[in-house]
Amino acid sequence: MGRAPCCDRARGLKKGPWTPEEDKLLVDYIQSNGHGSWRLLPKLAGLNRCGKSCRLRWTNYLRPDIKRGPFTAEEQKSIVQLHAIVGNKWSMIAAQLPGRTDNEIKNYWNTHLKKQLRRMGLDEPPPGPAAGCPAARHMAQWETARLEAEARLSLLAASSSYSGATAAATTTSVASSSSTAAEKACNKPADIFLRLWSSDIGDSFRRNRAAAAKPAVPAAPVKQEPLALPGPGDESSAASNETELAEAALEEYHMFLDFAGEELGLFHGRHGGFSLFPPLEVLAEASLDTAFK
DNA sequence: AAGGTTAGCAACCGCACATCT
DNA sequence: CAGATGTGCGGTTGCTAACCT
Repeated sequence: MGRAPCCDRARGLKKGPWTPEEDKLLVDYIQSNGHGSWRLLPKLAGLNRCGKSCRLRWTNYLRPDIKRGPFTAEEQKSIVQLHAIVGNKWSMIAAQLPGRTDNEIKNYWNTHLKKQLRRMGLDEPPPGPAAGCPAARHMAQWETARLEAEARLSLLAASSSYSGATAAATTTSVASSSSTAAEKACNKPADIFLRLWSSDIGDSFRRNRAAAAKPAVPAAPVKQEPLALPGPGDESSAASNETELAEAALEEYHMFLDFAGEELGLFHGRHGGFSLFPPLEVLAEASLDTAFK
């Protein structure tokens, strides 16, 4: 279906850098009227720009909640970690970094972090046969698997401490419907995983995993069944399911730890202090105690 | 001092998806 | 249901300042 380009050159709309006067017009208009339809906004605000340009200027530069200044070490770490999980989903990454825009993060990645990682031998291999180092992807896979494991523990902890829990019945609805339990779990050491699991990052991971499960390739070394917590209509079987689930999860988690121990040990050694996640020993102690009393 | 190169970033472009009619 | 329209997103471009020769 064809459609006229938003920024039609023939209409003589202005392009390029914004002037302070244009900024003021845009800010004043949005602050008093909201942006409404971006297409109509330029005309209403007295700007000779296309709506798309206005939206971009507002969301990336003029929005009052935008955080300016250099990225902190914490933000850098988060970007690297999140990028390892979701890839170039800049908007998802930005959603985890309050005050930062996707464009800003994208630029920062392309101009700073990419180079840093390349220097560390952690970036995607350069074009060419058998070139480069697989460590980064390998690490991302394991960090991702670990993220899921911790999220499962957090969810189990939350559901078992929430009497009459009405947690989600499927993995895809965990995020929205287990918020009460999630809130209760937020004082627990592993709550960061629950928050991540409940965010777009978790969604993205679940989708990727579902996609990866489709090919006829044999299953991954560590079996990762979808997490199925009891739903609202399953109360009769909820108790037994919960026990089975806890046992299965514990067993699986031990398998995971056994299998992953060496790999993760290598990663931690290689990238010393690089991980967003607490060390496994700490998690195993804190989360297992809470979840499987 | 001048010209060339590089780095950083704002802005644009085009595609994909969501929503509306 | 199909087409039109609006919006968001990721990739890319182009400008500018800093740095180098």
